[in-house]
Amino acid sequence: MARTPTTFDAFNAVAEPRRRQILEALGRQELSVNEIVKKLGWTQPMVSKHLGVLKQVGLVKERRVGRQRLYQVNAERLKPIYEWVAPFERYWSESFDRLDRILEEMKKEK
Amino acid sequence: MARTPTTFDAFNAVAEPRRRQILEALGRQELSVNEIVKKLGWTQPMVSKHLGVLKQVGLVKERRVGRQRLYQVNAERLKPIYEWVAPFERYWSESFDRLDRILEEMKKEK
DNA sequence: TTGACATATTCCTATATAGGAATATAATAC
DNA sequence: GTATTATATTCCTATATAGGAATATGTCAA
Repeated sequence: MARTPTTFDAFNAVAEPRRRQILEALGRQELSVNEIVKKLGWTQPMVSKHLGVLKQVGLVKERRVGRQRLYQVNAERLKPIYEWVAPFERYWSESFDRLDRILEEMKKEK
Repeated sequence: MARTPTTFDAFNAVAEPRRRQILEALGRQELSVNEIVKKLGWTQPMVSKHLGVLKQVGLVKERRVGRQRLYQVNAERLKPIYEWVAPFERYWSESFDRLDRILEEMKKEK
C-alpha cells in the first residue's frame, strides 16, 4: 500500500511545506493566483497545482472574478489539526514549568 | 520530485493516521511494543515500523529494559505543528462569534 | 476574430512510501 | 548451548506524488 494521499485530509495536505506557505501567504486576504505567484516567487503551474490540492481538501475557497480566481483560506478545515495537537500542548508547557521551577531553585541556592 | 519524506518533520510523520493513533495510545504512559500491539490490534512489525518513523523524527523516545523497548511520547516535537496551526484558530472562533452574535439578535427579535 | 492575459491541465519521471510475509537480532531463562 | 520471548529488519509491490515543460482553457479588449 502507498502513502495516504495528499488529498485525503488536512493533515496530509498541510504536510507539504509549500502548501503551508500558501496558506500563510493568504492569511486573511483574498489573493489571485498571480498575486500568490509574485508573493512567493514560484512558477504559476506550481501554485495552481498546490491550490488544487488545498481546494480539494477544502482548505481554500475559490471565487471567480473575470479571468481571475481569488483564493481565500477556509480556516475551519484546520480545526481537526488544532484539536488533535492541542491536548499535547499541556505536556511541553508542564515540563517547561518544571524546568522553570528547577531554575528558580538554582538561583536561590546561589 | 517525490513527496516530502515521512521522516522529514513532525508534519509529515503525523500525516499518517496510524502514527497519530500510536501517539494517542501512548498519551502519558510509557508502553512496550507489545502493549501497543495489543492495544491497537495491529501486527507487531507494523507497530515497530511506525514507531521507527516516529523515533527518527523524535516524536517518541525509546528506553530499553531487558528485551523490551518502552516508548514514550516526546510532545515537544509537536510544538511546531501547534504553533503553526494555532494562529488560524482565531479565524474560525471569530466567525463563530459572529454567528453567535447573529443568533443573539434573532432571539431578541423574537 | 484576433490577440493578450489569467489560470488550469497534461505528460513525464524519480522517488518514497505502507503493508504483508518472512526472517533476523537480541535478551532472558533453563 | 537451546528454547523462548520481544522487537526490528528485509524483501516485495502497488501507488501517489512534486516539479518541470508544454499546452489547453477561459475571459476580456479592440
